[in-house]
Parts: sequence; structure tokens; C-alpha cells
Amino acid sequence: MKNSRDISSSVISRLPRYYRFLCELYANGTTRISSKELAEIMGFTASQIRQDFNCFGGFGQQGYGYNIEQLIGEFAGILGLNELKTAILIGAGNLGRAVASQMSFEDKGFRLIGIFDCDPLYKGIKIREIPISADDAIADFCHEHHPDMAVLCLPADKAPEMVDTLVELGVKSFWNFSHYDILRKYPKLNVANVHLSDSLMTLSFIIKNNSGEEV
Amino acid sequence: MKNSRDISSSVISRLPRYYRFLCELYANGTTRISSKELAEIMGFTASQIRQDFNCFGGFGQQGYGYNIEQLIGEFAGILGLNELKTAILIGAGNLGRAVASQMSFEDKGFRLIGIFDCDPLYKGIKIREIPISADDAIADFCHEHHPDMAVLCLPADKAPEMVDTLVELGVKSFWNFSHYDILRKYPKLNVANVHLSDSLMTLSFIIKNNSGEEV
DNA sequence: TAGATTGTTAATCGATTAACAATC
DNA sequence: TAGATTGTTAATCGATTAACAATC
Repeated sequence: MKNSRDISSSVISRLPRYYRFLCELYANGTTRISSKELAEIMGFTASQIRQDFNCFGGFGQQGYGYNIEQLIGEFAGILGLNELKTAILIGAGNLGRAVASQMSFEDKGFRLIGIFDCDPLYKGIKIREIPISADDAIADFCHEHHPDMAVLCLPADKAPEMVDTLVELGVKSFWNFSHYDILRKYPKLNVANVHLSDSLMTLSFIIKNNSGEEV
Repeated sequence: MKNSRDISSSVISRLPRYYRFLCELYANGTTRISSKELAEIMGFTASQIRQDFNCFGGFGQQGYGYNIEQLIGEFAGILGLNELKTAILIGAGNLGRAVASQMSFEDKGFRLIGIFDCDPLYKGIKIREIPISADDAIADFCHEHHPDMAVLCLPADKAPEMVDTLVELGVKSFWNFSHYDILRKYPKLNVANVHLSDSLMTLSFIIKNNSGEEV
């Protein structure tokens, strides 16, 4: 078992995937699984799965495999899903409203407690019981509720100023849908970026380089 | 210069990022750049940038660096951004409508030509001039327009059947926002997955393992 | 006990970084 | 020409895979 700081980013990137597949197996009634079986399902090697799991502890039993219910509990703990962090969402455009209304924050370690938009058009509209407020209410809200995380669903040009403001107000973590590179200015913040256009361009590349192949 | 099939996934994952930064530099009026300067801006090493670029050809000039306008052209070609593929979007819920209305498909190598939803509630509503149609119109539409790609914005439980239908209708590429694992059943299709909840769980992990650190 | 499967060490493979001759 | 910077080869580093003793 390693110190959590020593977990490589390759391993980290696989953790949510493990959690997702294990939950799915459990929902289907499977109670135990070997690294070999899980490898087949997930498209990994059994070796890799055992290596990955053993970064966090010896969850298995020789000759038996892994207990899925236990594994799910371990991974939830590793990912911090049980310690709900409070989150606010900035930018209630199409994307912001989609995220606010469809993402089940509670299952992923967060609780959404506020939604803000610079456009007063949205003011007062509720999403999941949470009223949308104007941007000028952010400071007071943060002073009162000290949100841990902010979901950034605003255009890249408005992001820098907003991040400055939020950092000033004590927000240390960002789920960033904008194209503003937060870590360049604030390398110590906790950031997960979602670059939808990068993903779409990657698909364009894959298509370009696979055409002519059989399906 | 390598055969495009030999490009490693590590390099591929960096291509959209290069394109994005180069466009930004160009928009700011920069016309040339050395691998060293670009490395500082992007947080890579100069070595890696030169290695990456040389997978595709020698775009630079000794003693001078790289011409940004030329590089952007090369990358657009590499990514296939100029050969517009036709796309349809399935699922006009919050997320689907957000993607349909906000993503600039044309800049990323695609042209959105149809939107479909199983719920007739949306029928006739237009997003960017494209009317939302009911699911039962998909077959006729595909027979007529032969879309290259489908954006899947529907729940995981409805995805398998929809993918079967679309594959049958000749769609070979998917931008997949659902949690259905398309490649397990169809390993030869072109797929880019967007797992928003994986990203959010990763952020939860990062926060859990960074708390106590200075910002 | 015998069979199965883990946890862990060793071997391999691939990606990143460093170095430097080529050359603009 | 001298300085700068590439393209490319070699060295290093890290991640993945294989192997196997430990043990349930």
C-alpha cells in the first residue's frame, strides 16, 4: 500500500472506471470476482488490476478473488465519495443548466448548494430546488456558506476574472468546463478540466485515420 | 514522420491541446514560436513537443522555430478538421440541447444535420435551424442523408438498442455521452467517450488527497 | 489436501527526457 | 560567420505485463 500522494496519474485515471464497473456488477447481483474475470470485462490485464488495487491495500483473498460489495466500499472511500463537498455552479446557460439538473452530485462526493449567472434573465428560476442568483450575490453567498468547489460553465473570456474572485473568496477546487487554464496561474488548486471540444476533435482524428477499415 | 496508425495514444491525446494553444497564440498576434517557448506556455518539455511534431513531419526550421500559421494548418489537416463529417444528435434533453446549441461543430470537423428525441414533447422545436424530430424518423433520415457520426446524449439503458439501430443504418462513429460501453460490442467503431461523472469523481479524489496543502 | 487466485517481485515495454550533430 | 533551434538518436524513467511464491 502506497502513500496516496504516490499514486500515479495513470492509476488515478482508472479509479472512477473501476468504481463504475464494480457498481454495475453489483447491481446485476454479482458478489465476487477475480482479477482475471474483471480484466476480461474491463479490457485490462489481470496483472494491472491487481497492481492498481494494491496501491490502496490488499482487498482480495487468495484462491477466492475480491468481494464486490467490499471493493465498492473501499473505492468510495478512496475517491472520497462519502465526504460531501459543497459546490456552487457558475453560468446557467444551456450547459450549466444541463449539468445542474442532470448530474447526480451526491453520488460523486458533492452537494450543489448554489447556482449563479451574470444574466439576470435567469434570476429566481429554480433547478432542483436551487434558485439561480445573479453574479453579484456570489460574494455574500461564499461568506456565508464557504463552498468547497465551483463548477465553471462560463465562457473562457469571463473565466479568469471569476476564478480570481472565487479564489479570493476561499474556493480551492474547480470543475472547469471553460477553456481557461486555471492551473497555470494557480498551480496548487484542485482542478478537473472537461474539454468537450478536445474530445470532439479527437473523434475527428480517429475517424480520419480509421477510414477504410472494416467494422 | 510516422504512419498515422503508429501514433501512440499519448501523442493523440495531446493533439487537440496543441491546436488550441496554437490558435490562441495566433489570435494574439504571435507568428513564430520555438519549442522552448511553447513548452513553457503549455507545461510540456521542449523535447516532447519536437518529438510529437515530428511524428507528422518536420514543420520547423533550425535556428528559427515554427511558423504558427503553418502549424495550425498542419494540425487542422492532421485532425481532419477541414473534411466536415455529418452528424446527428440523439437525445434532446438538457445535455443534448446544450451540446446542440453551444458546440461549434464546424470548427471541429463536423456538421450537425439532425436532432432526435424519443419524447414527442420536443418535436418541431428548432435548435440552430435544425428541427428536433421523433426517434421513429431516424431510419428514414439515415437512409436519405447517411450521417457519418452520432452524438449520443441519452440514458445508458436506452443506448444499446439505439447503437444497434444506428450501426445497422450505417453510422460508424459515435461521440458518446452515455455510459454504455460501445467498443465492447463493436470494437471497430470510431468512438470518443465523455464521462462527466468520471471527471467529477476524479476531482473528488484530488480534493481528498490534497487537503491540508497550501494554495 | 488440491486448486485457485492473490500480492509482489522481476522483466519488458513504451514514453519521456537529454544530448547533440545538422543546418537555417 | 555565429547563434539559435531543429530533427533525431541515445539514455532514462515509469508503467505495464509476466512470473511465482504465499496462502486461502
